[in-house]
Formats: sequence, C-alpha cells, structure tokens
Amino acid sequence: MNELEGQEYSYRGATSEGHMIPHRNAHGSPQLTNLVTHHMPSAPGYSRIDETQREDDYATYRILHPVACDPMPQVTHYSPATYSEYILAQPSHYHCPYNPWASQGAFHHGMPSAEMCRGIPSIGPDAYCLEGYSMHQGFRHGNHSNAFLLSSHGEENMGEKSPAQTSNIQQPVQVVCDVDAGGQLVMLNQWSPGHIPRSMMTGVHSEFQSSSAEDRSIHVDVNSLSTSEMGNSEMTMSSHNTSSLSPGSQTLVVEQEDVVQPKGCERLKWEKSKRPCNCTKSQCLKLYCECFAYGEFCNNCKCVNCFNNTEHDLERSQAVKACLVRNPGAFRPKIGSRKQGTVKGCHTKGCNCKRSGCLKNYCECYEVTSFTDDNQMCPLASITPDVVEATCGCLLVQAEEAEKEGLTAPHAERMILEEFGQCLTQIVGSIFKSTNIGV
DNA sequence: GAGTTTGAAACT
DNA sequence: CAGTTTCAAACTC
Repeated sequence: MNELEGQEYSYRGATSEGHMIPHRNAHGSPQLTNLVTHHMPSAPGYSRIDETQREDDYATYRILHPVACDPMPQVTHYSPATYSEYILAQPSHYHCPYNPWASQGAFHHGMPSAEMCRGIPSIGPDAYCLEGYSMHQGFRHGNHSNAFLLSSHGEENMGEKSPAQTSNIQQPVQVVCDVDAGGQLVMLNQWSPGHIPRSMMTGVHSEFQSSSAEDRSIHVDVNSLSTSEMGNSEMTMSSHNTSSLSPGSQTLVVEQEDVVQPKGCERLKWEKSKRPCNCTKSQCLKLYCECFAYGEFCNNCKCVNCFNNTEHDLERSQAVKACLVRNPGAFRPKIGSRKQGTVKGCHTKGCNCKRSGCLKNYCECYEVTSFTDDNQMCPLASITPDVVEATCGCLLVQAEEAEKEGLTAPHAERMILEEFGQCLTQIVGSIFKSTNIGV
C-alpha cells in the first residue's frame, strides 16, 4: 500500500489561484498528488471527499489508489509527486498543440492554471483547471465545472522521489479537459507541433454547449494500440513519445461526442479564409477583431497599434478577462454543429440580421452555410450516430467476451482497445474514402 | 481605393 | 434590458 493512500488534501481556491494543501502525511512533509479530478467519477484512485463546494472554497480530496507500475498503462493511473517536485519545478514551456491562446503555442509551467484556462477560449469560463501541484479554480465559483488539468512533472525538476515514483514520472504531461463543456481536451507537451493528431485539431472550436454528460470521453491508451492498428500518420505520432511518457500519461483521448459531431467546421472556415485583420482602433483586443475572437495572434495582419501579440501578453490577458466578464461564452464558437451527422453549422447564438435578410456575408449563419456548401462535406460528418453506436456495440461485445472468458481486467481492456483501434481504422478509412483525402 | 452599409460588440 | 455608439468586415461604386 502506498503511503499516500488515504491522504487528504484541501484545495485553497481563489478565483484564479489555488493550491492543494495536504493535511498531513506519514513523514510530516507534504506530498502532492499530480491528479485531482473534479466531478470526474471515472478517475479511479482519487476521490473528492466533499463533492459540494464549500463556502470557504476548500474541497477535500483523498488519494485512494496511488499508482503502481502497470504493465497495461491506463489513462486513469497517475503517479504521485512529492512536494519538493512541486517546489523545484522550474518554468518550462509546455507545448499546447492547438490552443490558440497559448503564447506561440506554449504555456509556461509557472503559468497559473486559471490563466491557462482563460487562455483556452473554447474551454471557456466554466472550466476548472486542476493540477496536482496547484489546482486553480476557473472563473466561476460554480458547481458544474468539469474541466480538469492533469499534470506530472518532469524528471529534470525532481527532487526527492521514491523509486516507484521515478519509474512513473518521466516527462511533463498536462491535460486540460473540459468535460462539462463537451469533453474537449487540451494535451500539453504531448507531441511536437508536427505530431498533432488531426482528430484533436478538428475539435478546437467545436460546439459543446449541448453537453451535459459528466464524462463521455473514451480514453484510449495509445501504448496499447499498435501502429498498424492506427493505420495512419495522425495516429502513429502517438508512438513518437512512447519511451518518454510515463505509463498512463501517453493517452489519446477520443471524445465520444467529438466522434459523433462534425465539429470544427467553423474553425476550418476560419483557417481556410484566414485573412489579415484591419483593426485600427480596437488594438485587436476586442471581439471586433476576428483574430482575437478566434484566439489567434495577429500575424501578417494589417492592423494598427496591435496588442494581440506576444509582446502584449498582459494587455491581451486583461482583454480576454474583460471579454469573459462581459460574456462568459465570448470565446465560444458562434457556430456549432449540434445536428449529428450533418454538416450545417448550428448558430448557437442566432444572428440579428435586419436588412441583409441573412443573405449577405454580414450574417454569420450565411457565412457558415456558404462555407459548408463550398467544401462539400465535413469529413467528420461520416461519423454518424449509427457509426458510433456500432462502434460501442463492438466494444461491448469485446467486453462481454472477455468477461465470459474470465480474462483479467488489463487483458480485457486490451481486447477492447484493440477492437477500438480496428473500429477507428475502419472509420478513418471510410472518411478518407468518402472525402478523397489522401487519394 | 474611398465611401457606404451592415450587424456584432461595446457602451450607457 | 433597451437604446446608442463603436467597430471592422462586407459591399458598392
């Protein structure tokens, strides 16, 4: 039994900052877990003792099953980190594959999680960022925020640690997840910019307001999926870091809802039609600025007196905050794709067109319609509810077979994951076929 | 390219 | 919350 088992922590949370405060441990020195989940019942090993947020903003967590080396790494296993690791952790860049608000695509380790949270417009203000060393509440003192941030810290920053910990903690890994807002995940420092899975890219500005499920993500350990099963370059990148990631941390998370919904069309539209802004008075720090609204830095724009760049991080951060104060959903996509299996965007807000009759590009609804028509079919539209249902059925069959055969849990999981890999291969193949991608 | 129109964002 | 102003993109000439 790990000495951390049963350890209780409190979360001292202000609006933008917070820390995990261990009540005590066997050696009198605080130790911190690197995973705390909030409203995440599917994360074994940790439980929040007091599910309701208390008035003093403390929440207590208990580590139930600290990590042991698992021959079958799972996403739900995370290794503990010592307090000294926290103290010794030096600022380092965490690459964020597609977070538009990360400066030059990177977070600083020392960056408050709330800042990271704020920096991820699509996650929005409803998100909580939780991390083992410091857990920061998001923007709202609500009870429904289900985003969390997982982290394990780099070996290079480690101080004292047990051999078991050494074997588990190898490389910084952070994940920001907004389960509440649709299961969006941001994985930090998982891959180099050239190794970003397309499946994640497409969900950057996806619609997530319709989400209400607490945890609809399918967690897939890419270690368990062979390259051949992945079958395409988007996936093979996962093996890129196989040797450097801790067990359980190298995880490809496939969001069930993402699979269902053809998300990202608005984002694709933006990227496709990306053009320099011409802002002159807003300093590109208002939502008038498309770059800003999409969480992009101005790049090669024709704007004047632009503050939407890395040199003005502070101003930009304040502007983002101001926007979120005015409208917590300010950075959420205006166009979503709620209708499963369809391509047409769903205007989550609704336009207020009067004179244009929604027939000019002034109207965002019209813009999206034009975009989708021009681009024929969003690849993810191939993933219909039927496909998802069929996939889930296959996985259930595998689970049942494993149960019948009396296989161990790791073995059963492997079977299911292998099946999932095969399903993904078929789905991707189908998408390629239907969209002529790569043909 | 300048001027006008338009609707979203911001402000009061 | 409604009305007004500001803003930048879309549009017209």
